[in-house]
Amino acid sequence: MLDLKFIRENTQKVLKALEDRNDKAPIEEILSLDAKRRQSLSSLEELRRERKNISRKKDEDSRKRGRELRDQIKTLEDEARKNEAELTDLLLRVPNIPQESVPRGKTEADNVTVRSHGTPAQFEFTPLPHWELGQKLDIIDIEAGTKISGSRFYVLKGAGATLQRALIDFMLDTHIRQNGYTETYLPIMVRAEALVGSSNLPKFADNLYRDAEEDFWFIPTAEVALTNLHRDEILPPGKLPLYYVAHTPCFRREKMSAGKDVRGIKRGHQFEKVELYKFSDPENSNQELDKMVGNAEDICRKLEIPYRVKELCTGDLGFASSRTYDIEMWAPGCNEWLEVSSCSNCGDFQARRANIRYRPSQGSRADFVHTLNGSGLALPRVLISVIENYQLPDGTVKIPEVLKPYTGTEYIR
RNA sequence: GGAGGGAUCGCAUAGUGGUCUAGUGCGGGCGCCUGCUAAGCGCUUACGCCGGGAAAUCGGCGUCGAGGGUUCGAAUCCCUCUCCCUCCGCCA
Repeated sequence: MLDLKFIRENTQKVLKALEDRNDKAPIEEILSLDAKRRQSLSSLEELRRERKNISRKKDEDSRKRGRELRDQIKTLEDEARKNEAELTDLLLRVPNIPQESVPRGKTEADNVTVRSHGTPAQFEFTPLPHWELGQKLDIIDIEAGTKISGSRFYVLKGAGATLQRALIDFMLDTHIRQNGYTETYLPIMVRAEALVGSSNLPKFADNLYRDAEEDFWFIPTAEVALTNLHRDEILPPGKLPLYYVAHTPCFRREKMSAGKDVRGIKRGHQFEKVELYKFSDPENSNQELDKMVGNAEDICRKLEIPYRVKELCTGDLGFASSRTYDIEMWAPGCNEWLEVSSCSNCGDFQARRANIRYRPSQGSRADFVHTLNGSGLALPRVLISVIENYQLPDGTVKIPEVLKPYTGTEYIR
């Protein structure tokens, strides 16, 4: 959420940001509601002040005036409440402002590749896509998933399931032991409130699953739960930065991407992800973002799979982000770069929604923290990339060196 | 699922319709005193919004778990919700 005062005082900047993002938001309406709100607030305060003074007196005239005041105040309060609710709702639908340095652009075609590592291997045979490999090796069963739950579900069996578990453990261990993140186990069903904090609600409700009876929502990413870990807190001096990592299932309705990526298991309604999350002070958040991208890249390097890092242009930036880097891993079977991580600096956008602040020094004024999130990395796409890159001419798959301690085997055959 | 109890300032507690402009203790901060430490003494102690000011800051309003209601007036009475605790039932 943007600061209302900021919108008021920097209207042109906000409008330009929206244009750069190729997005819309009712800024005019917000400003007029805000003006109305402030006006009624000052008359309301005046009336309340009079009531306060009068309430000590017990004569009949004061009682009479008191009754008048009560009715006026009530009317104004009702009106103010309505305005406030409407204003908040509109405000929650305004996206974050991209940082100055973010490349301007309309679509993902305008994203900028900032670096790449490794080159796609030349195969002496035609590498198979994962859905064929998976079926031959009996480790990915898409039909079974469909039978159980419908389209966009799949079953991992035997070495496939083991490989996914090995990847998760390997990634967690790397981030915990080498990169300094604190491991967390999180609720994956959350309240609507938590999703407002992370910016998924109110705007993106149609991407989420929920249990209507209990009003629990299923998280689309661990970012939701992690954002709310310090909600409504003021972190004492010296606490920042905080690094957290979590492995959770993620649930997405994928309504908006119907018909996209229908082959294979690249895009499902349920998938596993290892998520990195940071709370930082505003001065260091961009540096922390660079480090986080580096931490995600560590995984690609250790798996010895070619990847590239892209900076997203303004038009492709997520709603809450001020700056984002995507990491794409090569998948020779489907012959494409798979997005396995998206690392974002959300600035104070989520912190304002979730009311997360820190005190820079003893006795100083509390200020909003910056929040950062990034996949480190997302399954099953890493699994796809592993089996497609490590496939051999005879259709077997070699296990990457770093995963051997986790799988206990060297080949999938 | 049932029955009961609770939520007040960083922590602990007082507060059953106006004197609450929320008291007290502890902790924290500043100062004084003091060979050092401890003790003692004095002052201080949250957050948000609106308005004034270049600013330090000043004025107002709101906030006693949250939201409604009753009343001239609510921490206090009523309703709804959330969370915590105790007991019973069920359960991995």
